[in-house]
Amino acid sequence: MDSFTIGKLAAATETKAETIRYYERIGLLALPERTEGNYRAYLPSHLARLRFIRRSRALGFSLDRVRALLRFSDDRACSCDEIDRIANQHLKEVEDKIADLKRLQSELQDMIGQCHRGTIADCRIIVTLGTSR
Amino acid sequence: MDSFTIGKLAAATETKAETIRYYERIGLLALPERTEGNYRAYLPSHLARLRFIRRSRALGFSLDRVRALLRFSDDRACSCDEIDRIANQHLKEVEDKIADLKRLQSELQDMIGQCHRGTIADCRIIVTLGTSR
DNA sequence: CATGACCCTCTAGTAACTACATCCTCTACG
DNA sequence: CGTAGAGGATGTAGTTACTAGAGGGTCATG
Repeated sequence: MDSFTIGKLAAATETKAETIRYYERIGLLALPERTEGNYRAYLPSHLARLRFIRRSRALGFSLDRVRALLRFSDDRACSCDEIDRIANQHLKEVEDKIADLKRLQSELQDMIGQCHRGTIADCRIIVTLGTSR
Repeated sequence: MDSFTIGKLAAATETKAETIRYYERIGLLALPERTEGNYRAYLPSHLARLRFIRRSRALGFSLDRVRALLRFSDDRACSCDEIDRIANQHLKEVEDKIADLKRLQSELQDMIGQCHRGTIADCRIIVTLGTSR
């Protein structure tokens, strides 16, 4: 057998065993065969699949998106437009998030810059937070 | 009475009534008096508190942090060092997150840039996602 | 044969809400 | 005055992507 336990798969992909079982439960990772002792017996195909999932997650794709990517990636003759679309949409969301956070950053910097380390009574941070908009 | 219903408070702060009840449940917003008909009767002090909470949330502070900010902000004689510390820590986290997302952004751009709109079989995005690291 | 490392299942917890379902209260109109 | 509809009350469950723990079974090693 070239099959391996969940612990080996976990180590090979830097994923916790519980997470792997979770992926299986939600139908993201195929059910592996079981040994006589009821241990999951994974094959190289599972490893490849899990790598794909983890790499996608590391790039910030949601599990739903990963599911879509996997669905398309299995259809090897089909054009990769859809894959490209999903990736670009994700990229756009990442860029929007960056813009959001930058706005936040400058608001925080402004707020903090006004604090002169006095007492709470005249702390500009508190005042700013209490002000609407 | 200058008290108002949850609906008015919700409208004044652009918060859903359910969210306000949630804040009450977790002890972030003081329990208001009740009318004869068991409706919550809010006072201006509740409005000020909720504004503070919402503004802090809009700036990305976690509810736990908001709780801490509120605790310090009530102690008006105390120095605002702690407030400053919390705000700076949050700012740092925001900046770290921005850096993370920028790394993600460029990885996604690289990946997408390699796609030449062929079939899945030779789609670079799929290949990249399947590669560890 | 016993110990410890590993595996199994199932349940519940995390953050910060949001959405129901079901019931109650209040206001306004005819 | 009766009723319709808006709005409020409570309680439970769902969301995302795991993670932790309880209570047990299996396997390899000395």
